[in-house]
Amino acid sequence: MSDSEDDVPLMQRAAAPSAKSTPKTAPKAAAKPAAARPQSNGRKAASKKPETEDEDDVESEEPASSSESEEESDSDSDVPLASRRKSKSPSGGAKRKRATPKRESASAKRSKREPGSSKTGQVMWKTLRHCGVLFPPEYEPHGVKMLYDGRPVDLTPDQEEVATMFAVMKDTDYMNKPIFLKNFWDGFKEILGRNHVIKSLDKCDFTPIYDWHIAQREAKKNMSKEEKDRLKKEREEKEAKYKVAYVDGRCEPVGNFRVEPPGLFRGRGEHPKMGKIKRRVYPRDITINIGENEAVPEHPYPGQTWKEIKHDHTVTWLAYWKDTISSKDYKYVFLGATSTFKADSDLAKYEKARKLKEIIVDVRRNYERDWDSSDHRKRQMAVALYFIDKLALRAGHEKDEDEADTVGCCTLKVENIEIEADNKVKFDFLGKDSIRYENVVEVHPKVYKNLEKFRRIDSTGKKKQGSDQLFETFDAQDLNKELKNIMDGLSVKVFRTYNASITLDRLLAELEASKKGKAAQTVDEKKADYDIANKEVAILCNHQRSVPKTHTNQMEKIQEKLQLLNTELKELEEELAAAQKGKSDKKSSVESLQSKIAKKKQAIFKVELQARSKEDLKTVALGTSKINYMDPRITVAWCKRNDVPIEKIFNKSLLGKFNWAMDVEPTFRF
DNA sequence: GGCAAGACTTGGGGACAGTCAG
DNA sequence: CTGACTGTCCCCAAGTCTTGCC
Repeated sequence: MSDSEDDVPLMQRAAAPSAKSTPKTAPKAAAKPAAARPQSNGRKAASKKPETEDEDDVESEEPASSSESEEESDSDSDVPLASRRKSKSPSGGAKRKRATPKRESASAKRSKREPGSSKTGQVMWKTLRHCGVLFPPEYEPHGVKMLYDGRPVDLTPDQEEVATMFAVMKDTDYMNKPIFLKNFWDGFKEILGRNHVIKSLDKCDFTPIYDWHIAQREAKKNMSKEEKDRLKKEREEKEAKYKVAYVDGRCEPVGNFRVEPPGLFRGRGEHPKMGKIKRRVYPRDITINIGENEAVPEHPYPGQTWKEIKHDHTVTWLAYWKDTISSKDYKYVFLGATSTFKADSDLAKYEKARKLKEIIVDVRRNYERDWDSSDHRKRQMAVALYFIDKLALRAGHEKDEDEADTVGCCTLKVENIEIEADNKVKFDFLGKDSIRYENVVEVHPKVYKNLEKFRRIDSTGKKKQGSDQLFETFDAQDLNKELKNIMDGLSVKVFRTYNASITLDRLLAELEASKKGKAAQTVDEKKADYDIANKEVAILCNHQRSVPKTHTNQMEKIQEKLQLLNTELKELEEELAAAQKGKSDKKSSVESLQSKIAKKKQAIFKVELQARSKEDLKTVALGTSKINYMDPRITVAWCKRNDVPIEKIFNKSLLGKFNWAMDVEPTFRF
């Protein structure tokens, strides 16, 4: 376990069994990948409204026109995307023709709802009945006073509530983020009102509230079992009716029926809005979707009415409200993962990926051909699609100034890739959730050539900066539009699904083949094989997790245990040797010693395996690909072929979610 | 025809509950 | 029996992608 590998990016560890952690997100302030921190790239700077002083509470103005134009500097063909923003005329012309309207086909087979395409305006349900949403309890003031300048301060319940939100975050990393502190202070200041004694955050001391919070938590922990059980039962009774909805008469689970409680916004990465106050959501904020003939759900706020009652049969949500942090975001209440809606669309997703498999050879041939195109845009798109296909990158849509600065394939910046020797290219950027993607890949020489150029100059021959777009001639939407021409319903993310699933399928098959004729494996060994394949997929998709806080500790413990076991083994062996020298009436003790030794060895083997896998997986998250990317039918079929109980691989909720896949034939291949 | 609203999937982390070893 | 560890579920943020509308 040398530490030397600690910097090896996840991607490159696929083959190296004992590789070590990789810095997962950009390390806090320190060593950010040079790539990651752009400054103004000019790209969209223009079109964002200047962060109004957080329009206090209620709407007041819709997001309305967030589209100021300006920019528009002249020359708009060949304009770098920055200015294309507005006028999208594809510079290179290249009239693409419209995707074939799939409307027809969709509504044609209406009777058996086409899975997952609620979007085409088709009917998703005939009757819909549910009890709405569950509101969090109202705030109960605790009366504990924070200090200002060393002196206790009286706060109104509203103020105290906000102070408490902040106080309880004391030992999080957010306390070290200036943006968080500033945003919080702006919100707190406003709630305090103009003439409050509290004038600055610096002199605030929230410790009394924090201590109170800790004490509360402690008290809760120390409640008697009976008390806990009683509370739990009460809670469950209150929640029961929200947990299900009736769709066309069928009882279906509701996913997130709870309204989000107020709190401080915790964005990921360097989110410009972190620390803002997420205000309480009331019935007047919430739109309910329900059948025409059903009772309107009740709520605990007598003076209020729901914002709106809708009967929209073309969507699957039960309720939604506008996010209080970002006015262009919505929060939805959907059915749970085991519902028919979700199962149908899950199946549709994988079937689409399998359709891609049918034509992938052509797709590849086409983009490979386009690497030589005289059309600059075409060439760029072909390279981008190559990355998406080969590396399973996300599309990468445009982002606003008021979101964390992360990228995907189409939004890669020049500084996110480096050209190395031997056709190698190094990627280094922050992707979704500000998770760092670091990978060195050998690419096709033609791609390499193209990249050298894309990094240096744009389509008009103008020199590029590090913060400029690598692909300045198109965006994710443009690319998706092209994909529609290739295959009905094809989009960038289908490639990710396809690649994950096909990889799992291939690896499992290879492992099976390699074990043919060898000694039979135990179920645990087979499961270990599965995990190896799973891990490979997770690495492909860059599904990382942070090293568990207790990891080092745990590893040390395991090592200690291992040492102990080894010592014991040695002792046993010595005893055995002694016994064997002794007289024959010690026969029984010899046998018992031998069996003890065998057991001990087994125990050691098991612990070693555990240690290895723990170390190996400390930065890899297997769950995400299992839940979202790998066709469950591959897994089910593999289990059937290999006599592995499916419960070994899928936990209870996965079993429920993938119920639709359980009947698959053992011979199923993706 | 293009943008943004709207709807749905994907994502990591943390709380909590269940389990296991000592 | 208890405290540490592990596996699950929930939370809600952050993506993707399509349609609806101007």
